Amino acid sequence: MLQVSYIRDNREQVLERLAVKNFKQTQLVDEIIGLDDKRRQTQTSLDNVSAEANAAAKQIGDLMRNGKKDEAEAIKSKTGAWKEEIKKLGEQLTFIEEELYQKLVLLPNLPHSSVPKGLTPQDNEVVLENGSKPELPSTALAHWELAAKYNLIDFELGVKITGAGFPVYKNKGAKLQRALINYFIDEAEKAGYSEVSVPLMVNEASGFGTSQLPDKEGQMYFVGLDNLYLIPTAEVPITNMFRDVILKADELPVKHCGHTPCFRREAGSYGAHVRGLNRLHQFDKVEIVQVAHPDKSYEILEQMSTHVQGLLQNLGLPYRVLRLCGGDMGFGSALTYDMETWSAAQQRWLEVSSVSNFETFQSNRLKLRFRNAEGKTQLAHTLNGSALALPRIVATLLENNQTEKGIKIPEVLVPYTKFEWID
RNA sequence: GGAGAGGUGUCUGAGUGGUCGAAAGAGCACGCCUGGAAAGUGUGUAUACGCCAAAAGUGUAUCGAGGGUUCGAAUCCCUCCCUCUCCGCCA
Repeated sequence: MLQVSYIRDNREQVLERLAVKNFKQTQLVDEIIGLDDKRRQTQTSLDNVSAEANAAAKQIGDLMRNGKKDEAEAIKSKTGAWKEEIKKLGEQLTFIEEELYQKLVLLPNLPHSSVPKGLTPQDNEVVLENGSKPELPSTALAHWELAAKYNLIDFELGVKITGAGFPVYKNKGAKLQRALINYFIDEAEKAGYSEVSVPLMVNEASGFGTSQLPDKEGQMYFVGLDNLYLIPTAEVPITNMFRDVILKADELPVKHCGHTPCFRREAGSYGAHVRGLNRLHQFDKVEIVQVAHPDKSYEILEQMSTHVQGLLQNLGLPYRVLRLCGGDMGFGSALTYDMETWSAAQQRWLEVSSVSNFETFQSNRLKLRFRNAEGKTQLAHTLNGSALALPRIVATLLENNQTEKGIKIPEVLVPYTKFEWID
């Protein structure tokens, strides 16, 4: 959520930035400024009447104590009008604030100046490409075929137990999952992220804090009996640890990592592109999260990107880094890098990580602040990234590393899997 | 799930209708003291919004949340949420 004061002071710039995100309802900006004017006027009136009423109440108290009952009664008779006025203005203020808020949450975050204009994934900017794409023989299999051949993943069994998009990992497939999770966590800890293990369900306030709500309500599983949402990413519980928190400046940056399953309804996704592990309703992911000083957040974003790239390099996966264009970015992000690995059997790029700087968009909702050099509270910046999401990594590993002998496990993983081949 | 107790500032904790944004203590910050530290001692120490060009200042709101009674609510009433204790159930 953008800060009204910022919108008010930077109207032109806000409009210009929203255009980069292809945001059409630009009239909202002026509506918000207008409502904020009304809000301030109303509050000033309300404050003034309240001040009068408070003063009178104090006076009545004094008079009563001194036995001047008649004078007290005289003042009392005047309070009725104030009370009415206070009630009326209070209701007005609440109404205006609600209206303002309803419009404010419709505005996406402003994209960073480096964000390319564009509408679709085709307009994303390829920042770099790294690693060589393996040349596979024409007999090469897609990961869902390999998963069946080596008895690693049972998609049908998942359908029986739960439904499509909830696979059962078996044998070395299950062990590979655990190996990747442990490897990713260990690497994150080496990079200074302290591990947390967090709830997989969150309340409404948390969903709102990281801006899944109200924006993406339909994308989350909802446990109606208890009013809880299954997390779509560990970003939600981890970032919400800092809701309503005021940090000391020297506590920044705060760095956390955590592994969780992630649950996504993925309503409206069908077809060949969702086959196998390409798109699931439940998957595992290691997330890295930072709360940063605003002056440092872009430097930190690069560090996070470098960290994710290091993982991909160590796993020997060809990858590229995209700077998402305005139209493809998330609602709350100011700048997002997507990392994609090259799936050699499918001959396409698969998104395995998304690293974003939210600037103050989340912290404004979370009321996540720090005390700056002047001793004043200031909104912190929040960042997060996948490091990494498992299924597409598994898909790429299986496909790219297939040989006649079997599937070769990358060296860095062997201490975790305790086997070198899937055969 | 049943019964009971309770939610006050960074923390502990006082406050049952006005002098309460809130005692006291702890913590923290700065100063004095000290060779240095501890002890001692002094001062300060919530957040948000508004007014003001801004600082200073000042107004308003906030004692779990929302509503009500009252000239006046942390304090009384109602609803909701949460926590704790006991019983039941249970990985």
